[in-house]
Amino acid sequence: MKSDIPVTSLQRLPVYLNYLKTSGNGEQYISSGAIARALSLGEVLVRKDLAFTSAQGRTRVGYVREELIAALEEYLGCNNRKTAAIFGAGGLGSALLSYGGFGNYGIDVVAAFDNDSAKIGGEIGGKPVFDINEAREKTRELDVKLAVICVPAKYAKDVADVLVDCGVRAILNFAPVLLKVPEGFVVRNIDVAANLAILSVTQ
Amino acid sequence: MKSDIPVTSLQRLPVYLNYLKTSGNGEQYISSGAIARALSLGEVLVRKDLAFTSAQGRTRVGYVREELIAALEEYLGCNNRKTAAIFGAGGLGSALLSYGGFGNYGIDVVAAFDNDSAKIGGEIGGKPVFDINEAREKTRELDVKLAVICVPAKYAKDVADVLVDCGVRAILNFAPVLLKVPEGFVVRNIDVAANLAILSVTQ
DNA sequence: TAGATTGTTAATCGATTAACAATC
DNA sequence: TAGATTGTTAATCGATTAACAATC
Repeated sequence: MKSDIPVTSLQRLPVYLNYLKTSGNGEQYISSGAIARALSLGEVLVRKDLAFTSAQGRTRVGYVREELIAALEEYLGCNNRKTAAIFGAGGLGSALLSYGGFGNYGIDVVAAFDNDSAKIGGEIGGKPVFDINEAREKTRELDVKLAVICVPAKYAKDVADVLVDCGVRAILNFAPVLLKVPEGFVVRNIDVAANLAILSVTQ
Repeated sequence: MKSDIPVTSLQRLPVYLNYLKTSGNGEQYISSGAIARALSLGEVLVRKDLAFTSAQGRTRVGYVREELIAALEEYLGCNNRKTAAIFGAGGLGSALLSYGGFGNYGIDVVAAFDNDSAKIGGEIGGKPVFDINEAREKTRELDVKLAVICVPAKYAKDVADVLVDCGVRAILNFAPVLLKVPEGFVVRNIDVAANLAILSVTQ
């Protein structure tokens, strides 16, 4: 079911959700056309995307805003809580430990892992920093389902191996390195510098 | 010329570059097939992508590694220095101010802007933090061509307006907000929480 | 020469857009 | 009813893959 959705569509769902949550002023309904105009997309595309969720539009009026928000949240799993951990408690890792935005998607960032003894045992953003060598034990204990890799490039592969060993199957990787993981594991890469470079080529 | 490249291809170029720079062990040549296998891509796709750069393969042997790296760097503009500024000197902004990876793409992060008087006038990662109200003057002075928005969602629109006013035409936006900018401006969005949510839906 | 590789042209596949029937 | 909107089916567009000639 959820595997049938194109990645491109899936990537737009959070955009719709953000838009719906930050607009509307008490309007009860919203049409695909209105969403499309606001986000500069085609309106058929919007309807097709929304059709992957349980949302049902009403002819003549559009979608009930609240229902649509609920359908998107349900589809994106915002209601079933999931636990995430940050690997690498440097600048980026620390920032993510203090970032409040994950909660909207039902994600609880519960801990960080690092190899720096100055950081291990401490807290950042109110979250404990554990020794990376304890990853196996702690991720199991905390039921960590998602990992964010924020270590320098040269350590990223090792961390990925640890994650595979821990059975943490979903990995968001900020290191500019291609990670090889077994079947059943998923990696998404965010290379901030490359994104900025692409931008400067485009412009 | 550069506008002819599909975004999908453009996005893969930094991946090729990273791979080439971190592999090879003194090998002089590399074939599209070898790159394709390493990155799990089709080999024709790799050749097509590389053809957008000035790289020229040699039949029987592949590409000269050094030439290919140079062609990618040239295409991605790694050799002409560009100046970037960070807007929002919070956790994420501070992390980016200290991050060394931009240099690979010819990007110099030279300053941050914020509205917090406790931060203004100080330095983070050796880079000065200026008052956002001085953005117009300072971006001109420093010849800032790229901006990274790291402020909380509610301020992102205002910052984008400032950037438009400053004529900073390329914007990387970490706030989960859709920014409207005039023709000729480019925005790329990175919503970290949404990326993590997508990952958890996929898996 | 035979074989490996590039680069290009044609075919396929998937995503987006257009057309349109259904509905309230 | 007329008009606005959804949801679906068909057409288009663009990106990826397959086929293959050229080459060293």
